[in-house]
Amino acid sequence: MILLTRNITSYSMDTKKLIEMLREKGFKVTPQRLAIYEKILANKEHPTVDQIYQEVQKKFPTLSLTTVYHTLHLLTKIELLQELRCNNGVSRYEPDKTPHINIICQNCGAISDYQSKNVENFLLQLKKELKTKLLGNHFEIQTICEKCRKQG
Amino acid sequence: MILLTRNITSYSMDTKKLIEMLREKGFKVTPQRLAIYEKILANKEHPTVDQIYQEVQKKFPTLSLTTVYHTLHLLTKIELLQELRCNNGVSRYEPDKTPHINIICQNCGAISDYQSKNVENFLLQLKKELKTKLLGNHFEIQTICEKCRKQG
DNA sequence: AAGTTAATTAATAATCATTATAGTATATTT
DNA sequence: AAATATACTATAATGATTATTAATTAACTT
Repeated sequence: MILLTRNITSYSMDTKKLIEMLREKGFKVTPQRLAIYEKILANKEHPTVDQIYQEVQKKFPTLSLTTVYHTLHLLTKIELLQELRCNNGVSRYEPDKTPHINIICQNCGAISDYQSKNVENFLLQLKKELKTKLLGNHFEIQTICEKCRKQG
Repeated sequence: MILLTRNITSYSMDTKKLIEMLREKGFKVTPQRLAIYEKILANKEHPTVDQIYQEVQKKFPTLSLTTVYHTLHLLTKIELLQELRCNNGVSRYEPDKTPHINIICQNCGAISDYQSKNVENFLLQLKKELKTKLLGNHFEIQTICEKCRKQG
């Protein structure tokens, strides 16, 4: 597997950012890492680990699930991703975005985003109020989605 | 085990509420259920399932873990509790309370509560804005706590 | 107070997301 | 282009949670 690490001009802004951050911290830039990150950026549905695995496997048939887990932890560690723990102990991932709320169904695990000026202001205000540094640009709130509510 | 179900005057407000809700939905009022709920109300540390099991077992030595899981799911279903999925896929539980934020350390799983007038107003406002019915009176936000941050 | 129904217990096994291990491959440095 | 440190892969292990029994116990109804 050949990666032209010295010429990153063909990559997207986000991927370039990842490459720089990996280099900066002494981690290696591998095609698996880039592909996993790109897939999460492209997928707006807050994919699960397994979904990411399935999708990236199409491009790299030998990809192992362990690598996906390892990469997701690494990217979370360097704060490019946040892990969302939903129902059934299944993790989902999302990249940093504009301030929003993740409304998480406790039954099926579906996540819907909600944005508003109020949310944005509140998050900014909160970051000022709190001494503790927060991760990401979102907070989470629980619901039972319409679909699940109908089914009882 | 004798429970004077017709005289609930000696119970706390919260326990009375539980008893009423169980009756209303046709579930039986058992001392285990009351004890588990009371323990969660008394423990402000958002206990894990195993911690609840350990503590309530002191009062009911024959208590089984299965009962604890079953009861917690039941109380969550009737919306007296919310399940918090933290790190390592371990569930913690908390009762409905005044509006607050659970600031959850993604490393060690520790949860610290945060309350303010802003939080309260925002949550009220949010419930008006959203069509979806929310569970509980809190939302969750991620951090790495001071202790973990120091340890790297 | 007896009958009915549901809950609890116990012991075990199954599930399934996640983590650990160890050998092989590859990115990066020189 | 070789050296070396890290990453990747495959497999096995872990561990919280669920499921399955079946027997016992206890709550609730009339």
